Amino acid sequence: MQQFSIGELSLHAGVKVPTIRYYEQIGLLEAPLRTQGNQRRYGRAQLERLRFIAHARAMGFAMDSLRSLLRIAGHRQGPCADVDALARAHLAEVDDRIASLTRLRGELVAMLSGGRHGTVGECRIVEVLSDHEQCASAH
Amino acid sequence: MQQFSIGELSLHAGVKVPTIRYYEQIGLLEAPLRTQGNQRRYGRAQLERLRFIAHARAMGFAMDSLRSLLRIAGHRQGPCADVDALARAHLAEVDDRIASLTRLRGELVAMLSGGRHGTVGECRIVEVLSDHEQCASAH
DNA sequence: TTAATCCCTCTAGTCACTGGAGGTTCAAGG
DNA sequence: CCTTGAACCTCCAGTGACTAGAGGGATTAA
Repeated sequence: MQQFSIGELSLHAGVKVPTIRYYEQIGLLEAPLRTQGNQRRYGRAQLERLRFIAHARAMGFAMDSLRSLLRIAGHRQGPCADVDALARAHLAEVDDRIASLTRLRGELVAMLSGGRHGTVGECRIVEVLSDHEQCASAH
Repeated sequence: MQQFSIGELSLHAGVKVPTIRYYEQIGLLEAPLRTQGNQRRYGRAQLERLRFIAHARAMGFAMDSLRSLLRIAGHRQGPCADVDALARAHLAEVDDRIASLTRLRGELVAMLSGGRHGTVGECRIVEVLSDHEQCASAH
């Protein structure tokens, strides 16, 4: 069973060492085993969890969403009603994000293909991102 | 030509009043006109810009990405090479996000439909979000 | 014109990190 | 074994992006 020092974990997960300690401090990551000399040693599972956190954060999920996603992910054994509701809420959030991003994507593509040389149509990136009506969830 | 007080702007854009002042302070929003009594008055264009900012932030774009998106959006008159490159970079970022979110969506759907009562398959939400290989851009 | 509401600036607090000081532990080479 | 340099430890202070509050002035509806 593989063991990682905090530096190795940092490398493998792409998360800075102080950030790992911070996550431990706020309870996002469980406190790992320690060596005789008080240094942290992590296993595979904790690496996965940290990657999960890093990736979710990079995608813009709030810390709260993250905690509940982790809760969902923890319930691999058949969701209770509680977890089910969480999953539903996240599905809605995810759908909104995908819709927004897809529209933005369309605009970027149009910009790149359409307006390349001199003459241009309207760039609607601003409208795409500023039109709040098209955004199902409040924020 | 319509004028908004900072409070009205806040309502229409869904951004808190102190946040608007903060955005002005850091130069994301240009300083608006003032009344005789020194109160801020905004126009349509600034409302659009603020909505843009709010929406982009809600979707998890970093402040830096945001500034450059604004730069792109500003160049509605035929992109120079510079802006073109920015747009390309954002397209890549947007594509990555869409891909990640789509996979996460699939997992959430599978959880909700598949594992509802008792017997369950594996929940792979963690794997979906923790698999860094499938993420084209570094973060 | 006066009262309620909104706005002003300034300062301080929060959250999620990020970095540094000062000291300890680990592991590879001699 | 023993050393030595990189990596680790704790603690504390700083940053970015807000957020809230105090103390006081402006606007507007009655």
